[in-house]
Amino acid sequence: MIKEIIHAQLIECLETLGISHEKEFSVEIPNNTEYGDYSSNCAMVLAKENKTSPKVLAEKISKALKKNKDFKKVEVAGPGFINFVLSPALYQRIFWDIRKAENSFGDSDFGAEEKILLEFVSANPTGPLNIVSARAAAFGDTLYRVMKKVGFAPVREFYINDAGNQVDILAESLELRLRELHGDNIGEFPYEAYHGEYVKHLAQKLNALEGVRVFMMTEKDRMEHLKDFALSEILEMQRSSLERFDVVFDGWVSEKALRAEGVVEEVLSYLTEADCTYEKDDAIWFASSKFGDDKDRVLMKSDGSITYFVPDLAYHLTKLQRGFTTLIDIFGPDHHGYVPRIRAAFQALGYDEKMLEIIFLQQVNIFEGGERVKMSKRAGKIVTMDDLIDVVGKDAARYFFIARKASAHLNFDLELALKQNNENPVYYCQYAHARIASIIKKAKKEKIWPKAFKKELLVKLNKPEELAIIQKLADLPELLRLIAIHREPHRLATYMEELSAMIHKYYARYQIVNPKSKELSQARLMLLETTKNVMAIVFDLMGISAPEKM
RNA sequence: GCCCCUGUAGCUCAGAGGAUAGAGCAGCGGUUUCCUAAACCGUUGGUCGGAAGUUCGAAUCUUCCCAGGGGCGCCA
Repeated sequence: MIKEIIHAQLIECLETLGISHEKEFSVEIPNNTEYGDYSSNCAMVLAKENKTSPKVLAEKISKALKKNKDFKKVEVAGPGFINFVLSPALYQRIFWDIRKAENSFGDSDFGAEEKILLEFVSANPTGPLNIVSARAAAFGDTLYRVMKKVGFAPVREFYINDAGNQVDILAESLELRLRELHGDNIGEFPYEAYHGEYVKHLAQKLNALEGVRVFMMTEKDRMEHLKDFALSEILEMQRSSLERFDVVFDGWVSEKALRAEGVVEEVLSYLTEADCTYEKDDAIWFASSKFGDDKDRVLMKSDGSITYFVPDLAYHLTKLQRGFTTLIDIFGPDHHGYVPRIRAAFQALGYDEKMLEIIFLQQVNIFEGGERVKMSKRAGKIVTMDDLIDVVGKDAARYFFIARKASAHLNFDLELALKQNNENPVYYCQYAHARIASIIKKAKKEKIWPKAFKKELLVKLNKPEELAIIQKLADLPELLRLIAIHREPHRLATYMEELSAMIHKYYARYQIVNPKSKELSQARLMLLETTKNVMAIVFDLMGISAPEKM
């Protein structure tokens, strides 16, 4: 919000001086405080089009701006930067606005209610959610929350692959475990089957419910029955893991249901009409290589069944039909080879492929005692999302996943996470919040907490640390917009760490609650109360709790 | 072989064209009659993987090379 103010002032100044400003210039917070609170490169950017040197132009602009009372100092430096030091009065005014906004601080109509579909997690319903899904859940949900805050109309969906042959294998695995319970010798458990303990638990549960009745059905009915049972149990398991993570989906879309609606045939006929399918080796192929894919892809296998691709494409088309103008898929790294074919299909069917955006979350490696744990769902060797929450807790887990940008590989040492829980940055940030809560409690006890804070107290907020905190707070609305546009929730974590550091330093340096100078105390309390509120807003976006006490 | 991601301090990572590259942790030395020491202060530590190019200016953009991880099924 401050950058916009300065930018607007600069434009006004350029207009009055009759300086041309075709090219875009920026207003930034310099990384070195010696260069002021804010800095603009406008003179360097505009020098060429005004046929003058950056320095001369900068001098001209800064001279005109010096009259402005919002700026305590305007200076030309280096190759032609214009550096600004803002007046405390401007900071105080801005602070009052932030304060008045309360929980709506950072809200905007920037997104213009654009309908955005966020698809994430979409794990196979064949086992508990793993750590990659946990990362996707944290990332997708936080992105959703930020988008919503800045005025988009996002929707969260989970696509359930409940119709493929993985599910058949799951049912077969369950049957084997059931027979085992009944004392059958099943021999060696097949390599392809699901080895996880959860399959045994499912077998026990089903056995307790239905006993031998399961085996009185025909083979075909039994497999359907086992499939339905396993699916609903596992989906429930996944849903409850996500709930523990505070991730709720607006929609769960079933592949099976889509197929039943006949969308598969529809998609096949669309592609055929677009003249980009052909038959070879008894299979039907999509000529995706015509649209930039490495090779053509099978749509219908020689046994008459269809591949994963067809219903998935159909699902994407339903998103468009439902009026979403941006489709964001958040995928694991193993899906990147899949992208060209779905983009190819968009092209083939005449849709704008720019509407489809795919974010890849890179893999999560689990280390235990310095050694990497190889994970495989089929072999039953996985570290689940629930394990992670059990060990490090929801807050730390979510923070850890959000704090890294999507494209970064993530190494997670379980032992270290356990050992270091006091040193984890999430505690640093939460502690800053708890400390403010503690100060407020003390102020109330000392009876210096007023019924309402008076605006006149603002002038007492003039210490460099205080103005810097206000500047940080004022940064948030722009940051949220950037996070939404660039899909970068990790910047929330950086922001939190910076703000928390400022609070800890401020806390250590100044006495806040001092009955001897009540007004000064109240001014500082006012600053801290608002900061606490802003921290709570950001914690909420991250899905992390804002503790009053630690 | 082709494709994707990564390479910044001892470790984990920020830094999306700006000035002297930052944080946390680890290391070293300090701080508590006072609002929580899960903190603060000071300090050590960097050829931003390498090379060339683009420009007033590059960790950031382009190309090539090197190294690590992952993906390349009529699986999903």
